[in-house]
Amino acid sequence: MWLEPRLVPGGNLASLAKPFATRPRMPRKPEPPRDLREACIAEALAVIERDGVEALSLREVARRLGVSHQAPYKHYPSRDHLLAEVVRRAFAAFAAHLDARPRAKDPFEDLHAMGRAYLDYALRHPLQYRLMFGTPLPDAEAHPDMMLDGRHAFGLLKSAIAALDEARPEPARPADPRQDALLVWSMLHGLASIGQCSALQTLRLPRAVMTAMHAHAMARMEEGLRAALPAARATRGRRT
Amino acid sequence: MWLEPRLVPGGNLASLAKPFATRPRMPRKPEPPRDLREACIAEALAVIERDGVEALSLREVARRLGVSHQAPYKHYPSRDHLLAEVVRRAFAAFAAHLDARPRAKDPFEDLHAMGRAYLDYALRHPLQYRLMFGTPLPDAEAHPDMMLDGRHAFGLLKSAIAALDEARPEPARPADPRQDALLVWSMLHGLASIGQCSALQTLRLPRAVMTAMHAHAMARMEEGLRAALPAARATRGRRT
DNA sequence: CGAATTGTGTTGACGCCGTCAACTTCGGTG
DNA sequence: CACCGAAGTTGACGGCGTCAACACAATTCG
Repeated sequence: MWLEPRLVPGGNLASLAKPFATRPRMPRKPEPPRDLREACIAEALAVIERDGVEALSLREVARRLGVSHQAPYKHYPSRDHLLAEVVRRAFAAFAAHLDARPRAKDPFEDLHAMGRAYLDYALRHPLQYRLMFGTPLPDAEAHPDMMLDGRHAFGLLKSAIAALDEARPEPARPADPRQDALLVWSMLHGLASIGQCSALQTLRLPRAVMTAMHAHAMARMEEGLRAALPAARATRGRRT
Repeated sequence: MWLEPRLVPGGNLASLAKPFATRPRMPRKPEPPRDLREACIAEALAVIERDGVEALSLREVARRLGVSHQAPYKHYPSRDHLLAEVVRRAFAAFAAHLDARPRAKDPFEDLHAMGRAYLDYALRHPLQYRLMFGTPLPDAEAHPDMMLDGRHAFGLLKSAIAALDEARPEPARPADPRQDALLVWSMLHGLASIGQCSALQTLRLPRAVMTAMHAHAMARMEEGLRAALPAARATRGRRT
């Protein structure tokens, strides 16, 4: 079960696995070595797309690739390491998609662009999105690289919120941008999930409600962000 | 694979399972008949709590209960049927929790109570919440009973939103309550997920941001719901 | 040049799992 | 009493992750 990640001989940690061995003479193998490695990822995505994450198995990947059931094991110490790499790339693509959104000078407009980019990615890559946010991921502690670009994506959102706060005329209430960023992300994630989450798919809402949802939600959220926030009303009725 | 849910012999529906058979002479076995059946559910929860959903197996449940590996199979046709029953009960408890919230006359206050009840359940029963919304569920089509109380829960939220719309002074914009209900649910789900989702746990935000998040989000959302919604601004900048 | 090493892939085995099939046990019914 | 059906048992099958040992290339070094 690989409970001691320090000893993992594989993947991106290969250089760390043997800090004492023959390091400086890394052999020049530009593509051959990552051939099967790349093919595994493509096939893993195909398997996940066809049968879901839980159906992903190294044996199935190996079978599709026509190699022995242990060949992928030479590149990924375990099934979770392969999955973690797939997830890592999904986060990277997601962050890149957010980063490539059409920039706008108006901070509110930019936030809208961010929201559209977010939901656009979720809509166009439901497999990857569900992989990132909708399925139990390999332990993040054991796969630290997996979430690097995830944090970057959140950083983009946080920056957009911060720019919005900065441009606001009255800086009376500083309002930690991370808080609003979390809020916006929560809403966006909820919106994106609703279209996919098996729990909510059964609500059988009319199509029109779903299609108008994104614009409606962004508008509501903008109202919430624009509004001044009387502290008295904000905490009214709290219990604990 | 039990594609005909009509035949599911399950749980509290046992009395419905045999509408034509020897009903009046139900043998007096108050506990023995549902003994193993109930015990399976308890053990399934224990397994899930200890090792996660993916670790749930009928064999493990049977082993813990000291019966043969096929004994649970007599009560649940497959692992998914057992899991679906666990999920069904989680939704039932969730809906009951929302329904038992302290009622308030002011619709906004009631919506706040709903939000608190929602997040309170997610906080106090993270296992069940993650089970309902955070993990791939058994196919809802194959297990129609699973989501009944889930729909009921959404109905409660929708009613709260509808009451809010009704009490609003200016009924200029009807605003399908289902849309706002979805929006509020999205945000609540996002908030609840953030504390659990493995993807977001790695953001390492300070504790204060998380604790103040709920009140902050509800206040922002209330602002958004209170605000009039100029259609021009709502759709400004849309692309498609 | 030959030996050692490392990377890559193969085969075989183990125990886990879900599932199907056949068997036993036993309480209740006709 | 013979019968039946529900509950539980045992045994087997294939698939899976994983460990261990082996085969074979290329590379590096003495």
